[in-house]
Amino acid sequence: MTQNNAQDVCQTECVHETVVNTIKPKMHSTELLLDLSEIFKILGDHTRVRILHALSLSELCVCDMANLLNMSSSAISHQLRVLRAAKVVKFRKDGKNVFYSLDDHHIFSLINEGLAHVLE
Amino acid sequence: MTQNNAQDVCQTECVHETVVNTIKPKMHSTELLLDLSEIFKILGDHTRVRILHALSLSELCVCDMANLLNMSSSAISHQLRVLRAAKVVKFRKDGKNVFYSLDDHHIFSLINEGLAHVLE
DNA sequence: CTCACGTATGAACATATGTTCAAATGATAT
DNA sequence: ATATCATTTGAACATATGTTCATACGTGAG
Repeated sequence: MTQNNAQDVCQTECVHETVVNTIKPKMHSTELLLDLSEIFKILGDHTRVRILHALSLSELCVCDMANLLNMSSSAISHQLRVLRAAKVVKFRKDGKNVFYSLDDHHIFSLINEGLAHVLE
Repeated sequence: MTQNNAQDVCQTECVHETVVNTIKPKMHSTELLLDLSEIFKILGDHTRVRILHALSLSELCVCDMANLLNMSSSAISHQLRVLRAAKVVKFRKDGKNVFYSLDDHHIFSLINEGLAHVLE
């Protein structure tokens, strides 16, 4: 077995056991961190961030967003599907229109926290 | 011109002009929101989130992280490159080892804000 | 019912992304 | 200098992702 795999890479040589052993029990589960990365992945798209930022200012229908972002309704709708699946936005139907709004105050906080970072 | 493009999708029909005109001047620039999405994109990866979470607990060398995450040093190093480019982590060299740590308190806040969301 | 329109969906496409393997650095010790 | 080890890098690969186009769905008006 000459090739490295995840198990035997410098496990006995360079690992600082004291630190690693202290941290290991403090770390959140892999599953939880996977969920965390999924949330960030949802926010990690130019179009979706713009949609969410717009929705943080007001409830909007698909057409309004298409107009605000200067994109096709189809492109907007595809992204709204992703945001719906992630329970980041909610919607109500009114005749032919579907009005979207933010469903989660945490997302609002994340967007604003991120904005503070970028604006600095 | 029969096909839709971004300009002429339901601009005169369904747009709620009052709302849209109120929001438009309040929206951050497309460029700023692009930067914002880039930050979230950095955090939107399973491996990188795990690295950052570990680093939020202690300074670590590549080998420690490979051990903690049960991955190859190469895979870790590739992701650290991304994190370095985004100025999310900083590093110091000590002999053969390279110790990484978080470089940005905003990232720490974002990770924890996100965790609060996921833990709820 | 039929039409128009707002919205949603599916397929296709190009592009981006993460991991692996192999090889190359850079530093320490002998 | 040579060997060894931690880290980095490059190429290749498979997979995921976002947009466009065409089409379908669902509602309200005539």
